[in-house]
Amino acid sequence: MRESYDPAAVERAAQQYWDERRAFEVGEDPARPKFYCLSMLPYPSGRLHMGHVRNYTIGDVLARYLRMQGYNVLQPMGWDAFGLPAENAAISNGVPPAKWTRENIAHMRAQLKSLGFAIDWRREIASCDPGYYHWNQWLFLRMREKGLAYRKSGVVNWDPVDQTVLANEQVIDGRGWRTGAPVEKREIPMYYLAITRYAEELLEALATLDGWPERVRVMQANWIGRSEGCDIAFPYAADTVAAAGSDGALRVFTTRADTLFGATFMAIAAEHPVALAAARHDARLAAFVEECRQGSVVEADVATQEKKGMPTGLHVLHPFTRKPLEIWVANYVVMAYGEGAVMGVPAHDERDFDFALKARLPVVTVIRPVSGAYEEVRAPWMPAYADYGVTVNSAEFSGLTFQAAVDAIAAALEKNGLGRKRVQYRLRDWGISRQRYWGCPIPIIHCGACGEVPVPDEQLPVVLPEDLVPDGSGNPLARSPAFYECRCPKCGGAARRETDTMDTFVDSSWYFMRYACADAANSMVDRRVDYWLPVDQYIGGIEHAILHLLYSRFWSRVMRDFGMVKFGEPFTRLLTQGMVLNDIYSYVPDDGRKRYVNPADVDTRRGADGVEVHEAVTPELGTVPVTHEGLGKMSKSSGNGVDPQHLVERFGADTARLFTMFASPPEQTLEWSDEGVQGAARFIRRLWNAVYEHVAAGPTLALDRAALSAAQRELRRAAHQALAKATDDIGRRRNFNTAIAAIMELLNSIGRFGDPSPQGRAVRHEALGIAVLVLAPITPHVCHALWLALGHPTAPVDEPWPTPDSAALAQETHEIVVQVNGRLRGHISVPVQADEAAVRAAALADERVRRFIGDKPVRRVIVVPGKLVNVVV
RNA sequence: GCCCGGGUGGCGAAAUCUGGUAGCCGCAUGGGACUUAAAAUCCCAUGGGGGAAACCCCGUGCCGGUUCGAGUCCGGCCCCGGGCACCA
Repeated sequence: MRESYDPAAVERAAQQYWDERRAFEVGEDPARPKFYCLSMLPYPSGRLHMGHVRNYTIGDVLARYLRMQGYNVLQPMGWDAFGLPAENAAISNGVPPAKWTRENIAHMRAQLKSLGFAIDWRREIASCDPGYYHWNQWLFLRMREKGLAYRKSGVVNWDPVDQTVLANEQVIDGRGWRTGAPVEKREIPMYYLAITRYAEELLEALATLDGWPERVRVMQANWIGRSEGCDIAFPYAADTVAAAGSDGALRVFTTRADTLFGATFMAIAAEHPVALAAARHDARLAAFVEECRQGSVVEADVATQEKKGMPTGLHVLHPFTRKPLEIWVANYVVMAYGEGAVMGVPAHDERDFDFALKARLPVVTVIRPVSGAYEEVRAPWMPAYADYGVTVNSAEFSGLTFQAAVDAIAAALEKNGLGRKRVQYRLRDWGISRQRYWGCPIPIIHCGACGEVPVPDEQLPVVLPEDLVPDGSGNPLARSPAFYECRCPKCGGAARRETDTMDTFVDSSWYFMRYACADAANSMVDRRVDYWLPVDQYIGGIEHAILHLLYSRFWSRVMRDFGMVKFGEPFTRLLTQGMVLNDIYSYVPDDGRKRYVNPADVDTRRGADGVEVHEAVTPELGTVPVTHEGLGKMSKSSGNGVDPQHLVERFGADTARLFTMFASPPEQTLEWSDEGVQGAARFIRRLWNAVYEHVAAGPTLALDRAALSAAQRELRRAAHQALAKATDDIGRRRNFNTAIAAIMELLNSIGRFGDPSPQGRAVRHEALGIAVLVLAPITPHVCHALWLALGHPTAPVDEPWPTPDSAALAQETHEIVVQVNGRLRGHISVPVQADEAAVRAAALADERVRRFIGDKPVRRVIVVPGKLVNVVV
C-alpha cells in the first residue's frame, strides 16, 4: 500500500480489476433475487454534466449496495439519441445529426466509464439505431390495427416566415426563435395514441405505487384530471339553428350542473365549429377569431392572457327555463377539453365572473353557503362564490345540496334527452407526429387511390436517411424524393411516404424493456423481460414526473394487453433527484447584450466597506466587475456549468461521487461548492491515511469480544452504530448524505482512539473495515484498494454487506432529557431497564430541575420512555 | 393562470417512521500547534443578545391556532423552484 493517496492510480487499478472479471455483466439467474436498478437514459448532448453525474451516482450507489445485499443486480445504460439539439447543431455547424450524435455518444460513454459505474455495457442501446426504432414502428402498427393509433387534426405553432412548425421551446415571447415573426396556431393532420382509453386505469393504479414519491402520484392524478359531471345540450334558438349548422344543440360539459340556473351566457372556443360558422357572416367576429389564432399553443400562455370575448348574435335556450342565452366566443375556452364550450355562470365560477365583468353580462346567484345566509353575488363588489352550497333561485331544484342538485338536474335532463352524467378527463390523447427530421419515421404510406396504408411488417424498419442536414425551415425529409417517393403496398401505384417522425417520448417509453434483451434480432422483446422487469428502482429528474413516466406506464399497459409482457406498472420504486445549481455571474459590454461568466473564473473579495466584489477577466473588456445573479440550474445558457471531466482529472471520480452524494439529500437541489469538493477530497485522504497508519503498524490479532476495555467497547459501539445508521440511510431512506456523515463521525472517533494494544488494534481494524465497506458503493475505487490493503482476500464488490453486532450496540445506561414546561432544563443518566416511576423520580430529584420547579405545584409529569421527561408546573 | 414542491446559523445541511434536546456532519472564518517558511496536517472556538461567571432570554420565511411540548400538525399569507402536453 502506498503511503499517499493517488486517485488516478487507484481508479485505474480498480476499473481494470472490474473489467478483467467482467464484474458487472449479469445474466438471468432464477436462484437469486434480481434487482433492476435503472437511471433515466441521457440525451447525448456532447459532454456529461453534473446532473448526469448525480443521477448515475445515485443509481450506482444503490446498485452496488444491493449487490452486496445479495441481489443479482442489472444496471444498464443507453442513449436517448433522437431530438431537437442534434438538428440545432446541424443548423449551426452543417454536420449531419447522425454524425454529431454518434460522436457525442462515444465521448460521453468514455466519460461515464471514467466515473466507475457498475454498468453492464453489453446491453447498451441508442434510440437512433434502426434495430431499436424498428420496434417503435412495429408497435405503432399493432396499435393502429386496434384503433389505439389514429390520425386527426391537431394544433401546432407555425412560423409564417420559415413556413415551419415550431417546438414550444422555439417560441420566444410569442415569436419564432430564428425569424422573430409572431407565431400562429395552425391545424395539421397528426397521429395520436389513445392514452385516454387507459385514463381510468392509469389513475387508479397510482394508489398501488407505494414506492413512488407522493408528490409525483399527486401530479399524475391531477394531470389525468378525472372529473365527474354532466353533458348538457342547450338547444339552439329558432333564429340560430341554420347559422350554427345541422346539429340541433350546443353541447357543454360541466362539473357544476347545480349552477345551471345561474347560466347567463355561453362561451365557446375560437376554433369551435359554431364560431367558425358565425364568423363567415360577421367581419368583426372573423377578425376576433383570427386574433385568437395568434400566439403559441402553450397552455401557460393561454391561461395567463387577458380574458377577451365577442358576441356572435347567436342564441341557445336554457334547457329548463327556455330563456335565450347568447353565445360568445371567448379566448379562455379550450377546444381540446370537454366540448370546447362552457355554460357561463358568473356568480359561481371565477373565470366566468371575470369575463362577465368585462363583457357586462348579468350575474344570477343560485347557490348559498350551506351554513350562512343567502347573499347575492353582485359584480364587482361581491366576488364569485365558487364553493359547494345549497341551490336557490333554481325552480323545482331549489334547496338542494350539491350532490342532490346534480342528481336531480341530471335525471331531469336525461328524461328530456338533453343531457346525462359523464366522467371527463383532462388527459388528452398523445400526439406523436413531429414535422422534423431527426426522429423515428412513422411507417405509413399515403396513396392517392388507397389512402393511408401501413408499411408491411416485412418492409420494416423504415430507415431514416442519415446524410440529410436540416436548415431550420421545414423538414428535410419532405424535400428528399429518395425518402418519400415509394410504391403503394396495396395497389403498387406511385405513393408518398409519411415524412413526419415520432415524438422522442415514444423512444423512451419502452427502452427499459429492451435492455433485458438488447440483442433480440427478431422481436421487440423476449422472455428475458419476464425475469428482469419491472424495474425495481428508477432514478431520474423530477422534471419527468408527469410526461415520460405517464407515457411509459401507458406503453407498458399496451404491451401487456398485446400479451408481450406480464406487467402494467414498469417502475416499482421511483427516486426523483433534484437539480444541480451553481452561481450565475454576468456582465454587459458596450453592445448591451448580456454575457455570462463561469463561476470558476470569478474572483470574489471583500471591499473596504465589507461588501463583496466579484471580478472576472473578459475577452472584450479585460478585468471587469461582474454581477452575481443568484443560483440557477447548471446550463449552457447561463454559462455556469462545471465539467465533471476536469473534476475527475483533478480529484478523481471518487471525490466527484462523494461530493455529489454528501452535499444534499438526493431529492433536493444540490448547490455546487468548490470548497465542498475540497472537503470531500480531504475526507478520502484522511480515510486513506488512517488505513495506511494502521496497516503500516503490522498485522492485527483476532478480536476477543469478552476482553475489551470500556474505551474499546465504546469504539466498537460507535462503529456498529454507524453501520446500523448507514444501512438504514442507504437501504431504506435513500439518504446518502447522512450515511456519509455517520461514517465521517466514525472516522473522527477512530482518530481520537489512540489505543496501540493488540485488542485496541483489533477494534480499530474492525471499525476501519466497517467504514471502508459502507463507503464502497459511494467511493468504490478507493474502498477497493483500502479493503484489500486491510488484508481481506475478496474485493468489496463480492463482499456481503456487513451486519451490525447487537451485542456491540448494547448500553447499560442512557441519557434522558428533562424539560420543565416544555423547556430543556437538564439531563439525567438512568439505567436502560429503569421503569417509568424510577425515571420520573430521578428527573424530579435533579438539582437544576428542582430549581426551575421552585415552590410551584407539579401538575403533571409526562414520561416518554428512553427519551424525555416533561414536568408541567 | 393551474398543478406540485421548498424556505432552518456566514454557507451546504441534520433533527427519519409516529410532534419530544434545533443545528449531527461538512464548508467557511478566527485562534493555536507543527514548520526556516509556505502548503499540507492536527487541536480549539464559532446561531443572535445579555452577563465577570454560573447562567438567562430570543431563535426554524410571515401572521394566527391546536398541544404539557410545534422546524414537524391545522388555517391564512409572502418568496423561490419544477411541470403545463413539440426541450429532453
